[in-house]
Amino acid sequence: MIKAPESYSCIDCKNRSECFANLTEPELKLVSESKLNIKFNKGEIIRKQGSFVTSVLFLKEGFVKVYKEFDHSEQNSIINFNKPGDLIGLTDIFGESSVTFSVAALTDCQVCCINIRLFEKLLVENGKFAADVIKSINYQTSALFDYQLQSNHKQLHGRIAKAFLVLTDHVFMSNTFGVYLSRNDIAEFTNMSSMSVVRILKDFKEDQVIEDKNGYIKILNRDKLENISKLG
Amino acid sequence: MIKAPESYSCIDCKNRSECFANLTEPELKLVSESKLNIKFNKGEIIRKQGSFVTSVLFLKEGFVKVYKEFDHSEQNSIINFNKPGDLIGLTDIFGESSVTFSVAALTDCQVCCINIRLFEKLLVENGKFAADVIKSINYQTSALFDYQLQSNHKQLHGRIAKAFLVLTDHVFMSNTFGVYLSRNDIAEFTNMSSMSVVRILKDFKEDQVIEDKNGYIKILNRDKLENISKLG
DNA sequence: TTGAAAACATGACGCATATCATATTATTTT
DNA sequence: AAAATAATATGATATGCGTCATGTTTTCAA
Repeated sequence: MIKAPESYSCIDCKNRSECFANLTEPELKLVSESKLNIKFNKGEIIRKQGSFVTSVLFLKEGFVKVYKEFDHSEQNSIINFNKPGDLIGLTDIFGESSVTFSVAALTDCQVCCINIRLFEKLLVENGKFAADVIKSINYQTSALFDYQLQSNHKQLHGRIAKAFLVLTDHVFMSNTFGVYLSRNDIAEFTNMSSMSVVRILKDFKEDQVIEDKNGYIKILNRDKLENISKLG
Repeated sequence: MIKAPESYSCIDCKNRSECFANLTEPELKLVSESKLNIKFNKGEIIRKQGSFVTSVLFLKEGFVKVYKEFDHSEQNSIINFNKPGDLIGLTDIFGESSVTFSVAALTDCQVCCINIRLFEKLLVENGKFAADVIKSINYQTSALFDYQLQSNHKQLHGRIAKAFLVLTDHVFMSNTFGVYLSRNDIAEFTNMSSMSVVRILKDFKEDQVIEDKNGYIKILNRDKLENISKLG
């Protein structure tokens, strides 16, 4: 974890979040001046559950997993995977002082840390910005909530099928997963044991639903996957 | 479902949501003029999943359950129980045109329906109001998300114990549940079968953890309940 | 008040899924 | 390159929990 050499201005950042569309130039400048641009290596923990909330994260480059740890359990729950352009930590705004989840880098990452107090100040001063943030929060959380609830009503094959559809459609935007996901990652995203993941992936490979080359999964038969997901 | 005879002004509503604290008097007047005050009877559906979003609901009197229905499943999932003073439907703001969950009255209810377009307009124009709404959304959703995720890591006794703690602490604010909850309601809130609920409630009664008089549950031993909840 | 329907209760059974034990294969470290 | 560690794989076993069947009680309508 080192500070990136060149710290671009937010004003000409090409892949900045659409949440910032309604910030004025002076406001964007404030964001730009306050932000820290940090590089994380694959595997590093970007944010640890329980630590103080100091910033909202903008993921400029790379992929991360957002997960929750539990007191009386070894296994974590992965809540979401994020991709370049995503804002992380909006749900901690105006909230408790300690972070409610952990974030870890799945690949090398570039992260912009935006001071959360500045963020909150801008929300109060600029209603349009606030509206965009509300929109973003609502969109994200309702999708994630849906995913979790639907998961409860499916058995294992359906759960993994659903998870893979979410990953292709909303994270990797491609039939091929651009990032190596361990069996354990998949287990924590679907709330099952990693042994079960192994078994189901074997079934999926035998049925030509997916291909798995060194952990890089590719969806071969989307229709079948959707069917498995629906039928539970 | 009939329109309530006397429609009080929001300006002197005693138990209005703290979200409205930063609205100006003219803004509050707009809300007041646009709102519909409706009375629902116990058991009636207040809002149906899939219908058009037209309003944010303010629960003035009574208790409701908020739940999600699924295509390929008989059983619903209850997401939350709401009490007087709660705003319902904030997560639909700036979202899809159709409602993502259903709401049903557990008791007779008084509900204020606030036009959602007005609500959105006020958010854009008044950043302080928007900030309060963000705070409220984040507080609610993070609590509900936590509950669901923790639920996944517990087995049945722990799940019901946790559910009862949430109900006492955040819904009924009392050791005694002020509302009749059916076995099926409890099942849908804890994502288990109603037969399992029956069995576990029997255990809890035998162990003097709860008392159950005609469906009105009272917590007798909170420490024990917390322990069961923790240990899963 | 009576009949019908809904909610509650309880035991027997079966299945899905976690756990355990043990290989085998990859990956990292020295 | 060798050793050590971690990730993946796979069969056997155990069990938690849902489903089914059946009975009882409560609620509600006529």
